[in-house]
Amino acid sequence: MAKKNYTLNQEQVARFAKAMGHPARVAILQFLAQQETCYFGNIHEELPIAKATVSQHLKELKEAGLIQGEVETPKVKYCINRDNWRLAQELFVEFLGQCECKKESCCE
Amino acid sequence: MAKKNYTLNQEQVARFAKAMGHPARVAILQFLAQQETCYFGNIHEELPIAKATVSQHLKELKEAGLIQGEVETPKVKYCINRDNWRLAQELFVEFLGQCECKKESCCE
DNA sequence: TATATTGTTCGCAAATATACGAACAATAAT
DNA sequence: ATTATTGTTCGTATATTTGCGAACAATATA
Repeated sequence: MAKKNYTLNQEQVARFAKAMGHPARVAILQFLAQQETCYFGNIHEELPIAKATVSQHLKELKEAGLIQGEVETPKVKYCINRDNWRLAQELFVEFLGQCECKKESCCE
Repeated sequence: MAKKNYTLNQEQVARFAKAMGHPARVAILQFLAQQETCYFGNIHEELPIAKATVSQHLKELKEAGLIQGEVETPKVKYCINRDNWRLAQELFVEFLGQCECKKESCCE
């Protein structure tokens, strides 16, 4: 009956994945990843949703550690959090790369 | 005012990410990726949640296209959906690889 | 001091997600 | 026919997510 808990690794993959689990947040990340300057207004312009909602999505991405923001009064500048982005990259490459299915043995 | 919609690519990344956005589902995928035989019972054994909940998570993964199942009465055999797994791999590598942050220019 | 600009936060509504036990379905074994 | 095995589905409760407008905060400008 001793069911396994989730590993820290699994939790972290899930946390990142969850943050990327909405098209608006994917769009935000994609936009930020290709910009050097990245004010809230620029992000808002790109998206078909209200600014309050954009702000919320940004907050979630920040809490997941994928982006960071700094105030440049009166604007707010956002950008990718490089360290965690790199971490996400590593985790996902490892996670998605571990499938044995390359050999044709599975489910056929 | 013409706000951009999300691209199909962004929608697909979000769909996969959302499916991977829960530790139980990450654990399931990880388990399946390393197995050749993969019955519901084996999966259930690995997880600290009720079978009804496991079944639900499997359904979501199936709907996202990441896994597939076939009945082997009285058991049910699950496995990674290879084509979509590969697609996810490609999408995430592309998505996570597009960050300009390699150059130190961003947010410093 | 009033006004404009830029975002965040609050309060709310509606939709989804998560989890469970109980009931059920399909087959196999007694 | 009853019982056991293996999973799915149903009904339900609770929590989280998503989205918006309105109100607010901080600063700059007239």
